[in-house]
Amino acid sequence: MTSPPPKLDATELIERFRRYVRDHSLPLTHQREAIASALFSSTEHLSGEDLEAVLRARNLHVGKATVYRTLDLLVKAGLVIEHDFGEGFRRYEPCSATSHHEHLVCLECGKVVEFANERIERMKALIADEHGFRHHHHRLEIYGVCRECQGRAGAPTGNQTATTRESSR
Amino acid sequence: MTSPPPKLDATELIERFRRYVRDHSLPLTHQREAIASALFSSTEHLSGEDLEAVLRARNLHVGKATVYRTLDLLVKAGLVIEHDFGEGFRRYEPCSATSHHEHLVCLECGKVVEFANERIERMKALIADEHGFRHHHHRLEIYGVCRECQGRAGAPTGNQTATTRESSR
DNA sequence: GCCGGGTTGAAACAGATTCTCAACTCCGGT
DNA sequence: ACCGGAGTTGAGAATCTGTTTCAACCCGGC
Repeated sequence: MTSPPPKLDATELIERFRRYVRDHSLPLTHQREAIASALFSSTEHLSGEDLEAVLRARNLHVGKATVYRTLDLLVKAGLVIEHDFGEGFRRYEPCSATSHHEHLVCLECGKVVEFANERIERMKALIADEHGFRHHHHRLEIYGVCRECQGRAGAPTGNQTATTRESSR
Repeated sequence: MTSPPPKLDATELIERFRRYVRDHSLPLTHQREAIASALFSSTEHLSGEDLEAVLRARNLHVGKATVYRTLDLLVKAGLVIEHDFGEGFRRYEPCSATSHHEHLVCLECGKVVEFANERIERMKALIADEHGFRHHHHRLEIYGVCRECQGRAGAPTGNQTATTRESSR
């Protein structure tokens, strides 16, 4: 019913990106390669700002405008999925090989766990139908507290997974 | 399987708000009453900006800071639900009498249709459990094109329901 | 190597929301 | 009704994510 979703590996994704860029006769710049490979080699759900930080840590200076432009390009190319967990900014995730999946988000530590569920998937199509909607996409997130955080009760630890920022919004 | 969700009426909600404010020994200001009643008497999913506009139309000058502060208060009081449909801003909805419901959002005209589904509800609790999460809340939105907009194909009409702004984000 | 269109980056801008802080209002006690 | 003080208000500044601008620059075909 619920299965662990394996990812395409980074090199495969980079390859596809190169192909996409070439096939659309767009220049393959250093910046684009750097951004794509940084994102592809991460297992987190990175925000634009996170990505900038990763690149900076690798001593690559890339303007944020370029980061966001490249993210849009990667989304358009279908190699990256854009998420909005209601934090006031968006996160990006390398496109996985598995079909659509949903997210469990821990309210304490920010951890994100992925899951897929056929039945819910089918139900959504059904419900859209019922109301005369042509289903385009959807969004399902479950917010709660993960096992680890339930352990160390209430104690608010700022132990964020992908971002340091307190998502207060 | 899917039922139309009736709302608590505005006067009932206002009453509860007065009680909440009193019970927390907070002052009941004109601004708070105005904001609450404006939101409660609306059937739309209003944004902060929408709400400001409604108040302005009633010749009530309320600063935006106060609007947002009061919205937070109403959310904390459990009388209003906050939504983020990924438009780059939040919308607020008077708390309905019915149990939790989800949203169908039209990508063309912005219309929002509510629906409830017991089965999905149960499934979510189950999935959270399965992954060791203590379920807190969740969020399910289905995006698509409503029947009316399917009629006038492709033609992008800026026919927004609650907001004029093109939600481009 | 040259050329030209697409790309880049710094900085300005945009839109939603929050913060600052002095002036003001509510409300319980008198 | 009047006082006092805690809490609230509002104008504007600040913040935060993301986009736009535009001159300088790079990629890739010739």
